[in-house]
Amino acid sequence: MDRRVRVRFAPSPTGPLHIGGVRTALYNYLFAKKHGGDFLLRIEDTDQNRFVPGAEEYITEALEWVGLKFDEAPHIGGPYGPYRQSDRKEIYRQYAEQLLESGNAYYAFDTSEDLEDVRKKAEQAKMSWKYDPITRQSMKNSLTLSQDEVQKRLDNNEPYVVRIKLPRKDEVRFHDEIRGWVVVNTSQMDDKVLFKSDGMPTYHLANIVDDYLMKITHVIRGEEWLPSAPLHVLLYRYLGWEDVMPKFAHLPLLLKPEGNGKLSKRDGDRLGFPVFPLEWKDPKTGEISSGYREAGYFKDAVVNMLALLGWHPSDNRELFTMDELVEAFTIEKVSKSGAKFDVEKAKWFNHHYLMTKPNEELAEALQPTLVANGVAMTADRVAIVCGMMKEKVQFIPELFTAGRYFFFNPESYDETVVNKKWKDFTTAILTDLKDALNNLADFTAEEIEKTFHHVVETQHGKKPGEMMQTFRLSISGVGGGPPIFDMAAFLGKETVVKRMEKCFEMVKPAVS
RNA sequence: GGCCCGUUAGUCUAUCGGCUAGGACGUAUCCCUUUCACGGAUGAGAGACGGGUUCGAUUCCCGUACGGGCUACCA
Repeated sequence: MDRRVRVRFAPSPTGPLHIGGVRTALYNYLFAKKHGGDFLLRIEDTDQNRFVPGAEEYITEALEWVGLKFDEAPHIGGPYGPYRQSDRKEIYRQYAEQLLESGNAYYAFDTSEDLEDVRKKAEQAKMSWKYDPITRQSMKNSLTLSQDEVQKRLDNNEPYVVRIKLPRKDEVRFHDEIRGWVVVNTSQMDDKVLFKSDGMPTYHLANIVDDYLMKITHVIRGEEWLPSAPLHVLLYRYLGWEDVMPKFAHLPLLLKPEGNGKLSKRDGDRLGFPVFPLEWKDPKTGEISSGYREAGYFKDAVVNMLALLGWHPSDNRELFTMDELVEAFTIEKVSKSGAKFDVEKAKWFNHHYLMTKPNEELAEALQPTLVANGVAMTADRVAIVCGMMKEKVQFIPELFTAGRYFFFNPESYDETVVNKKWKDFTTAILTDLKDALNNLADFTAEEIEKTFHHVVETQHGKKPGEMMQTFRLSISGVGGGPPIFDMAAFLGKETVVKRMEKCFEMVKPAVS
């Protein structure tokens, strides 16, 4: 029986999605599209305590930004909705009851204080404690209490949870598409809560019910879910859905570049690079965490970089558009081990994509930076600047910071260049050059170059190399940049002459 | 602690028993460029360790070490 491929990305709206979550979503998307299937978003907000306002909007905006389009989602709708678990509250109870009736689950009346107590006692005895086939015999639940007692408590609306009733010793095995067969014995597991006293299901129940109802065929999620996968397999079995149980693929985690541990939301900006796709302002603290988008990353660079962090095609290709990724992606080629995030590689990708962008597009993207810095320049002129600068920078805003001299007169002059190149004869020659340039009818790169050679070589008998950098310095204030004659032509005669005069005032020749 | 997963250069990775271990980022040197970059060339740099299996192990098995995850009425 071949089913249409359907995958879901199921985040919990407890804050901004971090970049590892974006990768999980990306792999789901690639897999779905590769197989002509559906990609859905399901918001898992069963924990009302952890709800963060704005988080869901952030998630959809972030995924839209990187170019992942959902076929079904809370904000889009679809035939299997609603897609927000809090809106599906009524659905879950009947499945908890089904499990209760079939004897695969039971009521438990232990309060959180009760549980805390037994855990503390166990801890003092240096033992670990879990709610399992042995310990449940001494707890307050429908397995130990009389039927009347249970009914009485239920009738009195006493708070209760529903827990799965695990077999004492049973091997649960399932095939992971990335890791192969995984075997866990139920003796290592515990009777997880499926239905909470607040009337909401836990992740485990909601997840299985929704995946079943939404006809999910492949569960592609982070490795942190691997330990609870056996529980999920058991739930499919107890609910009688084993024949349509999705295939599992547990993705390796994204690790911090330094130190230990997986990349987490709390890493914020400490690491020196964004961990979030979009800038996020914490609604409680007002704290702002930077995002890839705001930091000047291109979405295609982010996608390309993310795709290669834990996945690799069999050939050595590294540059992929989204469509090419869809074409090339296979779950089998996802690696098993965690990947440390590498900022340098991320920058390289960005640089690569920046260089390949059309100048006009760069100019448009640079506009906000220019406005923020009080620069008013026509779009076509900005595009020319971008063309001259793009191979030298990695991020859009750097087109401005590294090419500041295109927009403002220099206020200082690179001292190392001055000390090294500014000789006693320099001012005199550059003054002659300035005057000659001032007399130019056509202020084009070619004419400027011709004039330069005439003044420097013919009139003063110097080598071009002796004057080139000081000429550049007198116009831009720095020692590097685009071809100087093009730059001068772009700036125009008036600006060039003024800037040179200003330079002569400011720069004192090094004592030789 | 217990359970699960993993382990090729600083980082991401290729290799489905034959390897002089390939590529990319980064790094070093050189070329191009009268600058900076881009581009090109070259170099340094890896199979955690110990046992097996095999004619032959990076590749298969076991153990150890190390790393990671999970161990909530959170997802």
